[in-house]
Amino acid sequence: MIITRATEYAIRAVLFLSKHPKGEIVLKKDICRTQQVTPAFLTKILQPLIKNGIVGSQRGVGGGFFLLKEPADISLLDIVEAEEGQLFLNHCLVREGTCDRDIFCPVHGAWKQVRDDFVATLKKYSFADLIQQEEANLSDLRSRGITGFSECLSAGR
Amino acid sequence: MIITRATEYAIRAVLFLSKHPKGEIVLKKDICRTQQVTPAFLTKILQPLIKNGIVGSQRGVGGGFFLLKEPADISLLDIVEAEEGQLFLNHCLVREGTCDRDIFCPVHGAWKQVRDDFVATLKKYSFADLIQQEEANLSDLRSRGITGFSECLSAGR
DNA sequence: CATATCTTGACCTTTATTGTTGACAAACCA
DNA sequence: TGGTTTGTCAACAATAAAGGTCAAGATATG
Repeated sequence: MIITRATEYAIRAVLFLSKHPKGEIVLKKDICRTQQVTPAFLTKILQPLIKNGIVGSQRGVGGGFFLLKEPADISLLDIVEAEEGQLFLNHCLVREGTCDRDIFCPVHGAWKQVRDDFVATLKKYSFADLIQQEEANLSDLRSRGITGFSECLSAGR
Repeated sequence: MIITRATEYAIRAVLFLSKHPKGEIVLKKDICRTQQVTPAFLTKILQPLIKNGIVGSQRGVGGGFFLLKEPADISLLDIVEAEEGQLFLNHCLVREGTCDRDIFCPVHGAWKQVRDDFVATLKKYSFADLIQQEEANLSDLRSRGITGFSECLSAGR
């Protein structure tokens, strides 16, 4: 049980977009270079985020992608659910009546609780929090004289 | 992201074993019939539980499977980890140094937290709890006159 | 020794993941 | 207008993981 690469790349992409001023259009190329994703795959990955109103897109010269929400209003859960659909953890919870053991099985209730806790935890992490954490990480690294990852953080043009 | 059928069947099997007196040997056939798993697959699924010292086995006539621990001392986490290995949720956490973004990436820390919370939640559910919950479910169903699932609950010989 | 039962490893099928490709649509610019 | 830049979309392909099956072997009982 693991989150997919697609979800992980999507999180990276949104984190990158979050670090740009609101409404600023970011070129796909720049997302790819800094976040280590191929353009074709990133294209595919961004579509669910666009469908879910998290990311906007603009075609043509000067086109690209941008956030439609404030980083504080986007949670890890939003990205995970956009990419992977609603979380269930166990098959029995996918749809009422999927499992004929439902009426007596004590494990169903447990999974329901586990899932609800998990969802609540994911919802707690906003991209505003993540940006702040990244800044803290970087300031710590700089104070220890560690460098060499700047190409992962900005377009560098 | 979902738990596998193997894990789900393993949980069912342990729940079934938990309802038998300690040390009583249960025939594979009986687990299969009541828990709706094929014998070949159940065989495969039980192996990790045996390797992890949760279930014991006995060959020959009168052989079968039995619990090596008290239901109160077995948690959902024990079964999940026996079947699926340690939980990581994200590739970056599998091994220190797997991901070269580790040093600054703020998402790693978030996943670590999410995983720890998830693990803690799973650990809270023991099979003693689950049995108790099942009894509550059954007593509720009986009081409402609902029957017809007894073949799922015991060997019926 | 015959029978019942678990063990092990190899194998197979289906489904999901992780991409790639190519035709297309829209925006911009000269 | 027409070319260039960019995103969109559906189909395809390779690989990995899930979900099983099977047959030969080991062990216990009577």
